[in-house]
Amino acid sequence: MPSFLEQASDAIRQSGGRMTGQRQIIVNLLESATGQLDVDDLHRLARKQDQHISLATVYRTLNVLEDAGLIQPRYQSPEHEHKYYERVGSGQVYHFTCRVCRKIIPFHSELIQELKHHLSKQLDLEVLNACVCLDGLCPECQKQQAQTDR
Amino acid sequence: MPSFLEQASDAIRQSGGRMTGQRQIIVNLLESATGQLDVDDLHRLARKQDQHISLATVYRTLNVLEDAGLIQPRYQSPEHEHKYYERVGSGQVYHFTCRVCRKIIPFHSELIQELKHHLSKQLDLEVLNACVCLDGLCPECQKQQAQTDR
DNA sequence: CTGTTATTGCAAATCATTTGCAATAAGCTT
DNA sequence: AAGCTTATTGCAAATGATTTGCAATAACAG
Repeated sequence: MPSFLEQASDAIRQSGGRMTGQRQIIVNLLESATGQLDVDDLHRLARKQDQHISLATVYRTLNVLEDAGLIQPRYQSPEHEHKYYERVGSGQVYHFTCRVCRKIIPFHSELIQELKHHLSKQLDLEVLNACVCLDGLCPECQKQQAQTDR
Repeated sequence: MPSFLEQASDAIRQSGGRMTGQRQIIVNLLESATGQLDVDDLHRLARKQDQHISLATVYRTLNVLEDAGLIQPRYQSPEHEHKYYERVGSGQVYHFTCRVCRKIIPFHSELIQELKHHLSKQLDLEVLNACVCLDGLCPECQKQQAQTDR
């Protein structure tokens, strides 16, 4: 399978764009990202490889990749304070955020597929995307909460 | 049961605040809202009752109500371009947005409850809130799309 | 009715994101 | 490898949404 960098290069060239050094840096950061990177994270990390890369370029690159369908913005909390970017198609993974410690716990469930099918049948909708964000208390913070209540 | 206005008055007084004329207008708009009202909708509608109510006051009132746990911000699309406000606890209704005509179709499903239970059991998470936003094509726009493809 | 102080409207400030422009560099053509 | 075209860059300024400082106003406790 092609690397994410190759995928991105192809997609960008396809639409008459160019793969630049700055874009490579950002694409590679997105590929190797284990966690969630927001715009400022990406800018900060990219600067370590290219002192002079500008925030505007990070924004523009993210928009190019999003238009190409390679990445998607996601939001952490249900109030969606914080937007970060991740590769699409990296498996349908959804996220649970702990209200207290802000930890993000990924999960996936066939129930979401099922929900899509239900809606297709019942309401005749063609569901192209599902955004499911849960929040609440992680196991650790539940324990801590129980202590405080005493 | 107390009206939403009474609920709001009590909650605001509880924290040493005051129920003003402007706040009453906004609270009533939120109570009677059938659809989704965003900040500008609320400002526009509120002006019909009070010519001089300012946008800043609408923002401040929404923040007060949100802090009191009476309303919650919601987002229409998975990209969450548009934020609107609705009362909490007004039944768990989720929304599907058509990518083409932007129409919003509300739905609800037991599958989401089921998902919460699954996660409680499997990952020991206490799920306090679920944000589920779907998007895709509504029946009408599916037909239109089919025509264009020919 | 009076006094205290939370709230208001306004304008200016802030924050995230986008954009205009001149300089640079990607990558096709030779 | 060199030249040419034009997409991309960095910067600074613009934009759009939301917040805030301040003096004037109005809630509501006494």
